[in-house]
Amino acid sequence: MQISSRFTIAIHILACIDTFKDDYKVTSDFLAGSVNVNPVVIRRLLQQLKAAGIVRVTRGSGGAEIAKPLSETTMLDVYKAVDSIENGELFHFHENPNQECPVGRNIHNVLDDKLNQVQAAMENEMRSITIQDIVTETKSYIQKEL
Amino acid sequence: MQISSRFTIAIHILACIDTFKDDYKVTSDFLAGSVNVNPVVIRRLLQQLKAAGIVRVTRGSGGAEIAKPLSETTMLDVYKAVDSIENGELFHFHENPNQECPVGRNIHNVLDDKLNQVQAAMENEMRSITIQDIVTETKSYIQKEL
DNA sequence: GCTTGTTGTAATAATTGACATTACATCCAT
DNA sequence: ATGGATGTAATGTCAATTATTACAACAAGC
Repeated sequence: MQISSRFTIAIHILACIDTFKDDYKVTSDFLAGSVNVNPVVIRRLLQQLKAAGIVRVTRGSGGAEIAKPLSETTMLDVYKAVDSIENGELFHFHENPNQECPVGRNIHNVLDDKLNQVQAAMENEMRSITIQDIVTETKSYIQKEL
Repeated sequence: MQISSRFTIAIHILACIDTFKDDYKVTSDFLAGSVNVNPVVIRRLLQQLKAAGIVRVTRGSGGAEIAKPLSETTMLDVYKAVDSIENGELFHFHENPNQECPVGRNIHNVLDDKLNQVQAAMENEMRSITIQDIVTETKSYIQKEL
């Protein structure tokens, strides 16, 4: 199955907060309008991003803001913050291989190494891309529209 | 969410077929016993592996065999063969960003590049590991048990 | 201090995909 | 032809995603 859209939504949210911070109060309703999902979905994501120290959210009066430079937040940080996969394991290993079978009782050990290796390659790539990269590029696309 | 266990099961199946080819008739029931799932699950996977030219399956009299050297089959080949993710897209992009919003109508373009880049890193790693690597290592684990 | 607008979060439901299982037609070798 | 397999449709269960309603907690302005 695919990696939850929480991930792309979270990045979308961060791009919005940064882009509109000077012109609007960026509330969960505002963000929900841009992403096109229910505001509650946004609030839950903001909570997760807050727990990771990526954003600040003000209760009562409302609004979200970036907590630290987006150049210091990588795709991997966001990916982990919003729990894009379960238990941090990208691959779902079948649960009960037969321990009576020589292959069944050894395949897990062998495969785990390889799967971790693949997962690491993916996470390293994510670590190399910052949210600032994405926001900067998005703003340049917006400029080109004018 | 995680990548379907079809992927690890398929690799387990291939390891079994190769390991037991000389001593048993490797049927879907036999494989189901080692993996510990329903034989129908195995048969479906075998169909997908067959369609990818990785195994041969004999109807009627029964049994599965490897169709080409496992050193020529990579983890990526198996991954694609059994449809581990949907539409070949690892990431699920939220469907309807608001086109009225400057960020909403541009985020897709920007992000797609980055997501493809991450997915490519992962697939390249998978391409570098053959099923033969895995089977060889498994057999050496089995040897050590004796 | 009360009102207003917002966040935080629980509860519930709809939808979807994964996986399990039954059933049976089709097929091959003996 | 028969016995043991495969091929595949149909059905059911379960878990995760996402949507949505509801409301308490809260901050700021009047």
